[in-house]
Amino acid sequence: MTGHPLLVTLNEVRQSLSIKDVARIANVSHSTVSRALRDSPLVNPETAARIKKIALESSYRASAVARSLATSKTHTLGVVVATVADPFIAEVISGIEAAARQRGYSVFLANSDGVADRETSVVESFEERRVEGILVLASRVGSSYRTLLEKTSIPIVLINNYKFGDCAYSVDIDNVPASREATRHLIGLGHRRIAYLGDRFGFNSDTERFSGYRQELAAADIAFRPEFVVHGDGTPPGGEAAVQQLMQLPGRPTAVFCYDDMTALGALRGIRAAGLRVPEDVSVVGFDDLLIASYVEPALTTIRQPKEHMGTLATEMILNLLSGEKGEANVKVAGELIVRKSACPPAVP
Amino acid sequence: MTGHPLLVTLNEVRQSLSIKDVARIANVSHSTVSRALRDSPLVNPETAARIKKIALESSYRASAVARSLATSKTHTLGVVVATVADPFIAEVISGIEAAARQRGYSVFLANSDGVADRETSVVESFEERRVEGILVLASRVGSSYRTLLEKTSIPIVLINNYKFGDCAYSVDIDNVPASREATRHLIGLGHRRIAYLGDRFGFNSDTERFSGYRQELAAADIAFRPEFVVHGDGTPPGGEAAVQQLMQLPGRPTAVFCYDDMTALGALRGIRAAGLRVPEDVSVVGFDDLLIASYVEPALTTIRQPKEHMGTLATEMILNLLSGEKGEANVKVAGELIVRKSACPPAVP
DNA sequence: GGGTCCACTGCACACGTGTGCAAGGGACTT
DNA sequence: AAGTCCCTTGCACACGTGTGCAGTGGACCC
Repeated sequence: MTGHPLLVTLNEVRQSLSIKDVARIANVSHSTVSRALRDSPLVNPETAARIKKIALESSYRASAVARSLATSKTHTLGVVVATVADPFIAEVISGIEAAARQRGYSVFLANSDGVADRETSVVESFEERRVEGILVLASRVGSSYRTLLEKTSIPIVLINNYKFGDCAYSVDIDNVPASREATRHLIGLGHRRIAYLGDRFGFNSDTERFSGYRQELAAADIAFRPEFVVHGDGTPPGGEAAVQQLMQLPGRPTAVFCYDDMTALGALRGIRAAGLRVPEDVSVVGFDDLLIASYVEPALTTIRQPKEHMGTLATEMILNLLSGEKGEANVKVAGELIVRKSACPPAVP
Repeated sequence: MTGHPLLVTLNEVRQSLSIKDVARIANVSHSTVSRALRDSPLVNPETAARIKKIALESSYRASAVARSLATSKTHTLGVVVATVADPFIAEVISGIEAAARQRGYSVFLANSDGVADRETSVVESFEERRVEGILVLASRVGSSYRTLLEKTSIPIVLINNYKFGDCAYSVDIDNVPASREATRHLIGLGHRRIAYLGDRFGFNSDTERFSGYRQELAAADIAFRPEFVVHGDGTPPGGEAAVQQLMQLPGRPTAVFCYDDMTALGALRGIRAAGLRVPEDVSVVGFDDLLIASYVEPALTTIRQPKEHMGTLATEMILNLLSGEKGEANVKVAGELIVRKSACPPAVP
């Protein structure tokens, strides 16, 4: 592009100065400037100091765009999320960004709103941007990534996502043991009538948590009762509606283990709406440990997911991959039971 | 960079194909491919169709990096936040990203954690990336942007941020009327002893909300009582500690207007810890309308900030600026009182 | 039949940075 | 004194895409 000199003047585009401008001022070639600024041993220390001084005073900023083109390294990652507004997702992003920045990478962020088309176009946009890796965090979406994964040559790490065998890198909470621990906690408190308030979208996180729940019931010789399983949609209203079905049951449960904290928040409301108290009449246990969990009344007993850590882990996994180190492809992290006030021994055993 | 053929082979770098590869397959020059893919009228429709077909089948992705270098347009924005994990910030980001993507822009996201040094380095990194605009959303930080604003030639929009005269573009909630509305609501319920639980960091958002509070008291001929003003730190524990000072006062307030919802959450706890009920003994009003506000018990009466809208607005402001349209430089948006359950008429007037 | 004009295509250069290679010059060795 | 070696620098090209300009060929007109 040779440019339109007139237009440029009109628009008052302040052209940021280039390496050649610095070279001219320092009276050396642009190669020497390039080497000096990158601390190459090939350049005379005095010359380097002079060049650096000039670069600093003129507040020269090397163009990452041009460098990327020359080195075919963008030092850039792409992050696809269903929505940033989800507090779980936001904390994971926080971990991703910190780990990336620490290793000199910048991150592109894009919302998909869980719409498959938009995810496709977001990934295409990332491909054009030549991001070196993509992190996907869209618990509301599943199978549409199968084709994306097959098509793209950019490494992708899925975080708490739907999986297809082991064809992709992934970081996940280890749902079964965590779910067993939550269920065991309720059993330990003396509960026998324990419900599972799941999610209706068929994520494997839901399947696994449900599985842990059943395993622990079995281990304690408690019969599984199908009517004690209901489904929300990951939102408080969904949980509220679902828990009300449970409360109407003859011989209603004395405890409810919820798929996630959002669902549990709804459960708290629904239980109160049914004229019952938490935890005296019904105990509630959540999953995630969102910030909000400790500030509701009663404070929520829940399973903590190490959210920031999961973001960091996924980022390091992908960066190590880019450095050629092959590591574990499918990592599981442990949850942790956080005991607060929403679960206590049952009044009527 | 002529490359290290051996290394390339070893690392199995899958070189994405370039416009020249497509050109060779289509048996035309790369110029024609470039024009065809950008729907230039200069190219024969049949040729264009053939080229597009080839590009599609080979899943060719034009390099945004090279295009940026050639056109000196990156179609990229940078967003600086104190932390993504803050639910307020996360929703604003959501609005930013949606508006940007809709106009073909991608966004870089960076956390500063409110550390001045990190903010400087983040902005420098954005400058190197040649972002076309920067959005700053770091309510915990103020004056360190003064120098950044003066140094950089990239347009910056501050969202709910500390301001320095009118030297920067900004989008802000219109604090004074919103705060007056909240206070008027409490007065309308019959409260006369109304406290202000502010923030201790000296943001002008706090100053303005406090000012609205005082103006409305004055308008209702209620004497201002300095002992009814305490300060938290924007976190629930901070609000909890501060509200307890208020509750110990002889002739304690019957209502508390809080700087933000996080502070209000703490206030709810602190009031209960003092053996009092919300709202029967003490009414509470917040500010922000975070998602959590409707799920605490009692659901929080608060001022809603149009968070996504503010993000969208700021983004469009900066994109219009880049298109050469000059608009309003300092925009204020209106808050909205959301009446829920945490405020009712006082028991003892 | 020759001239003109238009539709289309390719050449060549630009964008800003990195780097292999050659070359210059000084110091040291034999 | 000549040769060798190393330190330092610059030349030239590469990265992938966009675009001004020249050039080619065909259609149409007179």
